[in-house]
Amino acid sequence: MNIADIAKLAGVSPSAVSRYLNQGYLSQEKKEAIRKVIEETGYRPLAQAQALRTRRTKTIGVVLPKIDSFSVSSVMAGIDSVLEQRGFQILLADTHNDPLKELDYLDSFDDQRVDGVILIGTVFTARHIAMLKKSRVPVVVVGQQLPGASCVYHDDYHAFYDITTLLVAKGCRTLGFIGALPQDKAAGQERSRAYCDALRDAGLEDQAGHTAVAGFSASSGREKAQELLETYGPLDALVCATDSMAVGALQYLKSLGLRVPEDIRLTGQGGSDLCGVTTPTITTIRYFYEDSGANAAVLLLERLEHPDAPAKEIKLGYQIVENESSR
Amino acid sequence: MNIADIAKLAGVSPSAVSRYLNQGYLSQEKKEAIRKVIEETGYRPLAQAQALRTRRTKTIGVVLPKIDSFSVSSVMAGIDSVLEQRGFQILLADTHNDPLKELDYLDSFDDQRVDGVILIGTVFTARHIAMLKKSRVPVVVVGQQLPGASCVYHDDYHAFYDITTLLVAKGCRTLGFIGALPQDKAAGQERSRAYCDALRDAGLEDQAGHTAVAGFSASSGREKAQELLETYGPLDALVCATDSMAVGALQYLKSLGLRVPEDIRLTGQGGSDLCGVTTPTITTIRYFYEDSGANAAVLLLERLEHPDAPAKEIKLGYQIVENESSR
DNA sequence: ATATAATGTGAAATAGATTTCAAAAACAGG
DNA sequence: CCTGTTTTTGAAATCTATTTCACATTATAT
Repeated sequence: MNIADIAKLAGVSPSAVSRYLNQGYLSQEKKEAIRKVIEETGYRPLAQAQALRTRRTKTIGVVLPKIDSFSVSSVMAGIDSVLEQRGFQILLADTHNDPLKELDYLDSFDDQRVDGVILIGTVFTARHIAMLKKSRVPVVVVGQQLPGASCVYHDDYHAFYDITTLLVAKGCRTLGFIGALPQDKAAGQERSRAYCDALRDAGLEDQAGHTAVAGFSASSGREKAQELLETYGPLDALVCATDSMAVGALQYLKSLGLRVPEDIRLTGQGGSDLCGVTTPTITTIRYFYEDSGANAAVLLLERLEHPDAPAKEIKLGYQIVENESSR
Repeated sequence: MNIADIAKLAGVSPSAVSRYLNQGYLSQEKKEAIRKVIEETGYRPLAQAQALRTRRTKTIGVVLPKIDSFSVSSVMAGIDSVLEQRGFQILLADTHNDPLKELDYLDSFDDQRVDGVILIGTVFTARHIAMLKKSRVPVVVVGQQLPGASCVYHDDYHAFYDITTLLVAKGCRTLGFIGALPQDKAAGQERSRAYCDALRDAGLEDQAGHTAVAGFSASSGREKAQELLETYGPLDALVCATDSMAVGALQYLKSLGLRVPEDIRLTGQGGSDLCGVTTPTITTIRYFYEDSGANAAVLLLERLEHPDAPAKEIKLGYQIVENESSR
């Protein structure tokens, strides 16, 4: 069942059917005749043929590090809610945390497979920047600020500046920080820098060195908490770069018999369910992942409509959810 | 840059280039000439044109209820790991828990947009069955057994039979069950039926009525736990159909001042991180979501190769992770 | 050396839409 | 009724690959 068959059945030319499908010039009678035939046959134009001809696929590629993660899948949900409503499909590219595959996928999307790309980024190398520069397909980055590129990200710096300041205001004087890899600008550098700046501004610069770098798992949070306590002695507070790290740290602290928050305070980031079910519940910085995905999708669609508009950055806020671990 | 350009540059015909790309007959010299030109130009054939001609898209559609959920995103990760390795792409269709949209997506995938579909199903109506019957594209269902269809699912019945029996063996005599909607055959019917059967077989059939139906959230688990306790009085154990329900129930039990497991035992299902971070940790039935996704992908690829092979069902096992809440 | 089989090659048809272009039809104004 | 617009219409070109077919070249067997 193709457009020619429909045309024959409706007694018109294929062009007329095409115009019907794309709201072109057409008399009422023919419109009606075509409508009827399409309804009866359940005809739907073949997406590939349309894409071949028009060079538009109505499909967006999403490159992400790992779909089975709270933050990433939330961003995805936000992206989807916008795109679905605008009739776009999503082609998924999961790199399984391999930044090299990120490049591969970006490259493979750069032909006309998709109309645009959303990149949920982690690490940006020089090759990433080069790739984004030369890309003919518009790209929007989520989760990282990338000057010159369209991007949507959270205000990591102020989030961690605030939470550190909050702990100091509660009377914490000896602090520790469990951070992420510095290659990750948002989760690694910014959060760590904010922590140090906040301490400096509070006159506690001597604490700035009490930092460790963990992976994004609870177990590595646990290890690094141990490392910090064993290296620097008892601490008043532990700022963690993510909720899962904080959960791991909490388990370690409890295993030592330390009371949280009485003996040591603790904070995470993300706003995941985990923080609400531990004992004590963990104070966290809530990020609006779904919003960030939705914003990225809107930004990308805007770029598709106005390809020459300048790149736009959207910085999203955060919300400190004060739970028991910092009271 | 199309196949004709490449052909011209390499001094051959487009057919030769096509054969090069599809390992057809070709002399070594021409192969080499073409290889070189492709390398220099970075040419990659246009996917839409290939798909139009061959009627194969190398793309699989995945229809799912909600991407930002632990189980669903884990299944996705499993699907992806297999498909990626076999050079297939994933087109995502998130129904946001609307079974009607499920039908829409299945329908829209039934043209030649994708080579096959994986459906992470919840509720199956008569229209679903009809749709699957008439579908020209192979479909594999994940998470639900559907006689006659290819599917991959967990052994919900035995999982819940076992865990109920385990609680009885520990001495529990008055039990309660928080289940899911019966429209969901796997999570609703099977688990509930297994719970009742296990009680009957243990000679405790009078307990079988102590059940409530909750949504998949912690808050509804909390409500239903309250409902059960207020209706049936003190209980020895609470079997929950999912981890999140169990978390909600636990919060309620603790708010009453009940000790878990001393005063009342509690179990969940899923094997999510949540179970390991609560106090006490929650005994759960671990499912192998990633495996189920991977199995579904393999099954689907098999069907693509042997379209006439009979439908195949894969029933996956489970693992009871005994944590503190049932000791 | 000849018949036969195997291998290599390009021209042309094909997949299913959209879009351009020129012509036909309808309409208005004189 | 004729001329000039405006509105409709379909034939044909186009998008980019694959595949068939017929032919040309080798290689192998007799």
